[in-house]
Formats: sequence, structure tokens, C-alpha cells
Amino acid sequence: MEDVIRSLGFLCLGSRLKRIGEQLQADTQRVLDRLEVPVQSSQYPLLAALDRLGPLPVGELAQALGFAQPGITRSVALLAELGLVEVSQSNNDQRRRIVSLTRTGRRLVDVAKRDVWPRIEKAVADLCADLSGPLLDQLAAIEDGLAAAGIDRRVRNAVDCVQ
Amino acid sequence: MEDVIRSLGFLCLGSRLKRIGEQLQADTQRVLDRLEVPVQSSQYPLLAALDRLGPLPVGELAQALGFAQPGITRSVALLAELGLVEVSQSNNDQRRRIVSLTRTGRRLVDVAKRDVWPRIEKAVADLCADLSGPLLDQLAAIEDGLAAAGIDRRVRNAVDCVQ
DNA sequence: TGCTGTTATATATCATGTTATCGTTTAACC
DNA sequence: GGTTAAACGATAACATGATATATAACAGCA
Repeated sequence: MEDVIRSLGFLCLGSRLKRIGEQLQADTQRVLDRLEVPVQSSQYPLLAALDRLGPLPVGELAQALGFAQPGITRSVALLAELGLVEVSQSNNDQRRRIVSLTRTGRRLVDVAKRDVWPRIEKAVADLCADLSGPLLDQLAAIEDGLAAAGIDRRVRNAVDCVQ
Repeated sequence: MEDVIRSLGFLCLGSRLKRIGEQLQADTQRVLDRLEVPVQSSQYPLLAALDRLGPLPVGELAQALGFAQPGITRSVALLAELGLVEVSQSNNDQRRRIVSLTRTGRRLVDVAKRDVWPRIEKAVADLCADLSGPLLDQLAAIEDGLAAAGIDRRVRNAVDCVQ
């Protein structure tokens, strides 16, 4: 059956990018599920931002991640519920709420940086390794590659290899 | 301020693709809003699929578009409410519900194909025209291009040019 | 000092994708 | 032919993005 989104080319590029992005997130989620980490894959960018940049107020976190502020507020509330981040009032400006990693969050990030993120990054990099040429061709190659073996399977294969 | 998603490269490729896709859809939506077309940009792929492939049951529509079936069921209900598609029972299989364009839907698609889609496609194609090289570089160029002038502005410029 | 406008965050609501599951219809097989 | 399995689509519940707007705190100036 014809893949209409693919056939339509540039006209539906937005839908297509979202579709690929969602598959990547879902695959990554399966990797995390197997490792029994209690965080959704979509929350990791926020943790990584705090790791890289240190404690930040909500607005700057939104800016650093390129998402709208209400989404960040929600993510922060969720991660605070899990005990991974905490929020403190700014001293000199009562409006600002500074988000920082808790001790638990710090530990999770350190473990992830050491054991998990490199594997995922490598699997995605492999998927995109030999790509060249026009964008639409590269996207098609990624879709085909994911259909052949998702990120979770690529990570698992690499892990199995080590063991 | 550092763009963390961009800095993380392949690790956050999923989030990044979704982010770009959403901006493209939002820009396209603004073009449609100006033209006072009563359909969300994300519904056009479904209409285009019916246009290309003819009447289809829900499941095959989902397959052709590469989305999960419940999303298609919802979109079809929405477009039926707007009078753009209609649903009829299959003769030989009472489970299948065949979706087809109504006369109004047909007219909308014909107008869009003639007047709207080519402009959007051209604006997106221009945005991606000179790209080459590794995927992440191309994505960065697209993000920069969209920040400089979104799809809606590129379409408007082209239209203004004609007038 | 008190009014006014701006900024930072929270909340409400919507859009659009997902998985899991249910009821109905069909098909397969003894 | 009747039981069992599979297929189709609807529904429920959730995830994660958006926009619009309300609330509270700050800043500037008469």
C-alpha cells in the first residue's frame, strides 16, 4: 500500500517529521522500560538541560529546550512528584521558581549518562550513519531502517554483543 | 542561551524531529487560516489520501497514512462533522466502513490542489532547497531557516510577488 | 506612594498522536 | 453446523505538544 505521507513529499513534511519523531521516542521508551527506569523518554531532555546548565528558572528551561512554557511547568511538576527535581523560590525575585536536580535526580542522570545515553545515541547514530543526499531521501532511509529494526532492537543487539 | 536539544544531537533526535514538525504544521495552519479554509492542516493528509487512492476503509486509510487506527477514526468523525467525508457500510463485510469524499470535500480538495498545496510545497521545498550533508546539519539549517522566516511568511512573500 | 505596564509562572482548554481493550462480524475448522 | 479464532472499528485513557488567559510580583514614573 502506498505511503501517502511519503509520496506527498515536502507538502506533508511536518506530519512526516512528527511521525518519525514519535517512533524514535516510543522505541527509546521501550529501551528504558527494559532497564526499569521510572521516567518517560520525553522527560530526559529536561534532566539533561539541568545537568548541562545547572539550576534554571522555568522560563529559561523552556527557552533552552525550545518548548512552550506550560509544557515545561507540567514536566517539572511530574518530575518533582517523582522526586527527581525540586523547585525553590528565587531570593531576589519572588516570581521566579528555580528548578534543580535532587540528589536522586543527580544520581539518575549520572547513571544514565554512563550506561544508557551512550547506547541510545550510538544506535540512533548508526541508523543515520551512512545517510547523505537530499533530506527526503535521508528520511526515507531512516523510516526503512526503523521498520527493519527499531532503536530498541539496535540497542539490545549491541548489549547482547557485549555480554 | 544554548539549545540543549540541538546540542544533544542523536540522543534527542526524536524530540527534535517532533519539534520541527510541529512548527511546520503550525506555520501551515496560519496559511490556511488566512485563506479561511475550515480544516486543520493535520487533516489534509487524510483528504489527500482519499483523493489519491479513492474511497478506503478506516484500516487501510490508517495504513496508507502510517498512523494508528484510533487517530484515523477520530479524524474521520471530525471531517464527517464538517461534511467533507462520508462513511458507508461495505456490502460484503459489515465490519468495514468505507470512507469517501463528499461533493463538498471533493471541491475543497480540488481547490486546494490548484491554489494552496503548490504554494506550501514550494515554500517548504525552498526552505530545504540548498541542503546537503549530514542529517543533523540539515535539521539545524531548517531550524535556522524557520526562525528567520516561517512557512507562512514564505508563502505570503510568494503571493505578494504575484500580485 | 500609588498607578501602570511588564514579566514569570500556573491553569484551562485544545490538538493530535499513542496503547489497550471491547463488541461485532467474519472466517476456519472439526 | 457450531465453536473458536481472527479482523475491523469504536471507545477509553493517557502523553505530550500547543495557545490563551489569569494571577502574582516587579519596575518605572507621575
